[in-house]
Amino acid sequence: MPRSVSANRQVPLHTRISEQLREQVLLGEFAPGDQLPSEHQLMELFGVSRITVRRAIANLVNQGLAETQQGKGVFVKEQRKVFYRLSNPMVFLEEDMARQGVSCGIENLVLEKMTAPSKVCQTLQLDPTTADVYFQKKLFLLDGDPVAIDITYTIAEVVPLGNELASRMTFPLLEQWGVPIERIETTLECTHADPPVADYLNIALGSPILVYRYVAYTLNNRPVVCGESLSRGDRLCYSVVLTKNHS
Amino acid sequence: MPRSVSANRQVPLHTRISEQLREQVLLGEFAPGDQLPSEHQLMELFGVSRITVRRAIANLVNQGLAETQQGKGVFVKEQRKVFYRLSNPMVFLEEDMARQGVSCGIENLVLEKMTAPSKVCQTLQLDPTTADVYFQKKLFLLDGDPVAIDITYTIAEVVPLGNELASRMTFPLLEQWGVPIERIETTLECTHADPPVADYLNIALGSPILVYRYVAYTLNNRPVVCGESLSRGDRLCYSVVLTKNHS
DNA sequence: AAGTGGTCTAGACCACTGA
DNA sequence: CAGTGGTCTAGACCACTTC
Repeated sequence: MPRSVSANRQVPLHTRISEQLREQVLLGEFAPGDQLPSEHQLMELFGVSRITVRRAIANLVNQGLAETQQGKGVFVKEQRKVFYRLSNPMVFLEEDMARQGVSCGIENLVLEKMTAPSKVCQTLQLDPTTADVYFQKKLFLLDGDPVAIDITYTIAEVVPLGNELASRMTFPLLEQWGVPIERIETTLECTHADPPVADYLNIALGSPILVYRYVAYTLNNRPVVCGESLSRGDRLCYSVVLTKNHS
Repeated sequence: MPRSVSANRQVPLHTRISEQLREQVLLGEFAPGDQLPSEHQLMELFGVSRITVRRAIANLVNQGLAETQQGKGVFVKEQRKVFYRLSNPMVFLEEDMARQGVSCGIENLVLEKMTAPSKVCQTLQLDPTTADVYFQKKLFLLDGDPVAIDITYTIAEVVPLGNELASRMTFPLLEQWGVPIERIETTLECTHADPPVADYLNIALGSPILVYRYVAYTLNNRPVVCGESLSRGDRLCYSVVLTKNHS
């Protein structure tokens, strides 16, 4: 017998079904990691066609509540968010993550000295003809999964040993090299995974992505590093402490 | 004749089609606001069924590149993001928005004095039996559209005139009332619109949402306000300046 | 009335998983 | 092998917009 998804004829069937499943998930009838009924079972349960069931499941996936695995089934998604603390100076990241019960790592993808692209020249206030920067692309791993891709441009002049950038975090290295970071201008926004990002982070096209952009300044308002971090919206979030700015 | 979506048999048809359309959008062949070919036209153009075309369009919508309007068509989405500057003290918001070319407003939804819910008691370090707070729910409008919903709990003790909260921004009011905000602890994360939020912000279920949570402290580390802002990921982003923390 | 997107059906075939 | 989800088809009806 079809279950009671009859109320409110104005709301589409697939929505009524996904809403009912959503309720059950939120009430704990299905725990994180649990398998939901199969498409076939849901078809019988609600007395609807497969396409409608699939649409309902798509709604849940779209709301970040479920994920599908071909050949296996649909599962309630587990919440595994970790806070990335934005501060200056940067805290020692590994410790911060360990405190949250996850291991972290960096996988270097690209590290090369190059002449700065024009956009980078602008933000770093460089002379386009002579400006060299280190360009680095790296993955940030949590418990082995890639959760963020980071792209950084560092003015070559302040980097004594380029290779060290490959294995260490950028900001602590700069401090160590006698380049104190006085100010970091940052922005945070929400976008969607495009094909390369989806590929790197091993997620579906269009998955929500948190974008963190930054320009870091040393003494005398001189910019030395800029870049951006694209992270999985379902795995990372940011925390900031705003202290009183006596101006 | 079908167009060349033949390459790479491993990639689903709907993805090849949406990727091709995506390319055209990014190359500017379709400008923001332009109407894309109708489903019927795309069916003929690519020689595929309607369901596949619809799936391709859904991919674009899911990537934030297009939006559909029933009875009208599919249109390339316009980028209309505005920065919300996080600072302490809060800058005068209207001016900040005007500088970005948008008008802003507040629509008060709920404002009432109540005993604090237990979670709020915890974050505001209140005595659960006697603690009164002002609970406020308001919409933040940009160019007339609701783009964020804000929920705030303010310790009643520091509020001389509750009604003023309805029409003014909370933080400047507190300063004016002699409650200086020394520190604000914030977090930013990405989620999806659930039914009430989707309804308030007039967006589809599951649309990306930026969540900004905060606890504000006055002198002596005493928390006085906490709350959260849920904003449309496609309309708002945040900017923060991190100054050197000499600890 | 004609054209648009939104919902829903029944049914076919494929790819992946695990016993 | 049976069961799962992934892709794709053809076709029907509806709701909304524009003329």
